[in-house]
Amino acid sequence: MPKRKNIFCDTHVIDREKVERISKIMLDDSTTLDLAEIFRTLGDSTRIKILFALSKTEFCVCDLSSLLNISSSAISHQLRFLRALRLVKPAKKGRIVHYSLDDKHILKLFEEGLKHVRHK
Amino acid sequence: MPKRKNIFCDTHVIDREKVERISKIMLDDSTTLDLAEIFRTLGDSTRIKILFALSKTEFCVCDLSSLLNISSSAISHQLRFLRALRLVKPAKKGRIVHYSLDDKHILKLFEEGLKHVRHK
DNA sequence: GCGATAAATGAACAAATGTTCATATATGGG
DNA sequence: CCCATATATGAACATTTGTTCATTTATCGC
Repeated sequence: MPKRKNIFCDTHVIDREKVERISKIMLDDSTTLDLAEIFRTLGDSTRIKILFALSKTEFCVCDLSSLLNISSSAISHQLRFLRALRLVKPAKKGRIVHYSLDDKHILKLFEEGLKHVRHK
Repeated sequence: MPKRKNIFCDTHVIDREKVERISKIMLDDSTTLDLAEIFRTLGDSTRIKILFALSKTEFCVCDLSSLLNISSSAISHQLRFLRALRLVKPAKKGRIVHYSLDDKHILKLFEEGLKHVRHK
């Protein structure tokens, strides 16, 4: 018997009118990617904990490492990540770098997420 | 010269009082994991587009496949994922399965995310 | 029942992601 | 100046994640 790929649905449409209507109001790729990026950033336990801690008060790498029980190297890498997205900002004081939230707006997302988690 | 690991910060604390204070109000692991899971779910372009489309009207796999230009198999896998998290629900009508949002609350998160993306 | 097709799924594969380890850089104290 | 140490970083590695492909299941029309 001949092997056949499941290509029907990829070329067929059930409700063409609907597909075309929604197609016109779909999120554009750029917005979608930006959205995915910000959500993906919050989709990691370590980063969530870092952001939560920084929402309370500023922290240096060392103390975050101690607070979260994660190597300072790992913390540093994640902070680099968060810095690139301008979610946190560093303030150097001697050898110690104090990190704080750069974008308070992220907390709104956080709160909504918490509501969601607690509500289900 | 002897190789030495960077273990200082992992055992040392700069501001012990602060670490202990925040430690008491830290998110617990379970909540953190739940949060990470929901954000990670939204951290994928395909799933974002599926959820956005379903926020407008219900869709079958076939039409989603056509709308997003993604194989029906990929759509099906993602829907399975979203179903497991109770974000979407299926309604079978003959051979066709119509999916719709199961958790409207997720839209709040969505909106906050959009605000964030557009505001920066 | 049989053939067509919408949807689901397991397995293989590919790509992205996060951690660890070793090392480098920078700064303050002696 | 050294030396200790707070932070940063590159590379290797392991894990997770998402897609594709082949196949299966379920349902409709004949």
